[in-house]
Amino acid sequence: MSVSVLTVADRAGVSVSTVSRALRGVPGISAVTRKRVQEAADELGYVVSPSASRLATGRTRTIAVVVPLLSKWFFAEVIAAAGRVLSREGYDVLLTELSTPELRAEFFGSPRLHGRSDGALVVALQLTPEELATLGAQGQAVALVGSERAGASSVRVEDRIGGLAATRHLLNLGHERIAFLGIQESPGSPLGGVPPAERLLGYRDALAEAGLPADPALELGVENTVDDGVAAMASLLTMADPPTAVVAASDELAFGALSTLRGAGLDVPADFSVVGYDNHEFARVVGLTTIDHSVADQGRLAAEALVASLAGQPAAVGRIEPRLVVRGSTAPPRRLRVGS
Amino acid sequence: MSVSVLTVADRAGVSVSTVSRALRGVPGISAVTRKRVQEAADELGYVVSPSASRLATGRTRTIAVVVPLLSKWFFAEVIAAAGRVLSREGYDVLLTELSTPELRAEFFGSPRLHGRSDGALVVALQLTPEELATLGAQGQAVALVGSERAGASSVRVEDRIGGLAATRHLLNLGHERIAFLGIQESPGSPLGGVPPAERLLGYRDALAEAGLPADPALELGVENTVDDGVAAMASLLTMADPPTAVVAASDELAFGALSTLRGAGLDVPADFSVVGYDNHEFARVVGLTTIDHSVADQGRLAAEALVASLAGQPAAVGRIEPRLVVRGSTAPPRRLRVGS
DNA sequence: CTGAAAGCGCTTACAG
DNA sequence: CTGAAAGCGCTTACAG
Repeated sequence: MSVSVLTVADRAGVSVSTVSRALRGVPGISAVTRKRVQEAADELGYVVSPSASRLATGRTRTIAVVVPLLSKWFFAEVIAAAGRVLSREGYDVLLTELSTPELRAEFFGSPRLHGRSDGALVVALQLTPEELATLGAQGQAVALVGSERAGASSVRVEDRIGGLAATRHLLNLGHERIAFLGIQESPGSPLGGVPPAERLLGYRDALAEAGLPADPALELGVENTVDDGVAAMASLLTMADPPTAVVAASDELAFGALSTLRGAGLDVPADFSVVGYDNHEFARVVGLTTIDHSVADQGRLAAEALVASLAGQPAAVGRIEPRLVVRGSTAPPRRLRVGS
Repeated sequence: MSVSVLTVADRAGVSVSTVSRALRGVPGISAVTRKRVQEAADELGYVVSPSASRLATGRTRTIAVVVPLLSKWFFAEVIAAAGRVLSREGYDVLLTELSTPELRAEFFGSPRLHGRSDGALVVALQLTPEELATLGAQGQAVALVGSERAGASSVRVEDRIGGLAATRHLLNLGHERIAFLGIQESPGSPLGGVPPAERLLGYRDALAEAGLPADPALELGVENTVDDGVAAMASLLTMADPPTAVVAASDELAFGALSTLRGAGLDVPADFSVVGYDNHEFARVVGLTTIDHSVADQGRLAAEALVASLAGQPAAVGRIEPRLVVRGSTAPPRRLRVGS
């Protein structure tokens, strides 16, 4: 039925060892033999059995990509970019979505990757030391996107610089009351753990730099959804002394904020300025000024680091410098323009 | 090093055959033996080797999910839903993105799934007979989302009904010049093949039903991106006798249309009505009236059909009936309200 | 440069 | 209900 190394060997008139070596391109095979084997394999339509090969070598040439949520643009984008390099390098991609605390507990509670993958590319999850150890115990090389851990490769996004750049931009335009719309996932959220507060720190840095006081009332923390952005912006507008601009920690939050502002009859950027964070595919069409942090590159770099570490290289950490993308959602505050 | 069935067998004082049977829960093992084996396995932290098991059984318990593009909401949503049922059923998910014609040709040009998966869940790709045959030759069960083929399971979305419902809604509001913004992928697009024109047919049905002539000038076909929606809407507005409403074949196109309308200083829905198609996660926040076609259900049903057919059931086709979701982007045409 | 043989870790008729 | 043995299809020291 299925053609195996033996079939090819018979046809080529060599041993199975030679077939195996010839087909994998290992050195130490005469060119003529190699050619003969290759031809026999082609004629028979032979294709190696992954299971057998994996069993014999102990390596799977598969990478598990672990994400909290598939349906968010950010994750899909990271996976896509990572997948492209992995498949180019000959790795299969095993997809795992850990969308609930239960799934997460289950996943890390048993050696679910054992024998299934050689490495895990973990996106956004803030792994506990135990979770990381579990991965190691299963013989997985690890690469992280959105967090850093000793012993694992990772790609580090300089979010503090991003937060700084976003806020400085507003400051330069003349804004003095600037709110920060941060991400604060609830314990039950798939993201779990503590999300990086660096964007907030960058925001504070910029304020301090400008000699402006940090007003805690202007620092909000909500879940990373458009809906929460809507609600948070609404609450900002009801303040006695409302801000004239907001730095959102994600574009989704910014989209929500824009929606609220429009609904309130306010003009963006004439009445209110908004800066997002992500450079989401929809940011351009909405004209959102935002911070680009090379989402696809994050996936690409993590995948490359993982491949390298499976090739024996030491764990590496890539760096990404966010940059401001100015579009139409930011302008000087009305007060200034009126006065001019 | 690694604990195998043999280790467990020794510890439990039984043979490896018994270990194998006990652990897999096959009948014909005494309860007491089963318990003893289970305990031994637990104590040793034994976990079966997938490669060995796959090699021995010839089944991989893996499903390949094949999509044209990962980073579009629709695909991510389908994958997520499919993945949830697959992983619940004990299947691994092998992810394959065929984002270019080259990748597609390569994928179908060689038995890339051979021995890697038991089935393929193919999303949106319009498979040629050869491509479908290639999958079959690799022993893959097939389930399709967004197309139908003899011998394969599929989930059929009644898009003609969706197109009809969208257009009727506008007709009922009093619109008489309604444009259709359709999807027409270029040959180089990852979607390839001919996309279903059913939404357009439904649009025409509704017009005919209302005794309105179909005006070819009002039927546009562009690529399914926000940008193309922007451009198409702009061209509609420059017509000598412009429409008062548009049915877009996707929410992304609708988003683009909304953006153009807003940019032109037109009020939606006062000056112009827009109906989308998808019920994209952002449709609600933008207040877009649209057609919901249960995107997650499409993934879920396809996965269930695939699992069933791997369990020996015949290929099945699921059906999804799209339904109108009325939000704020549609209203009677201005002419009517002015006149009243 | 090539081959014979052991081994990877399971599953499954076949016997009993 | 349980076990001995063959087989799944590769890879890789070990010899030559």
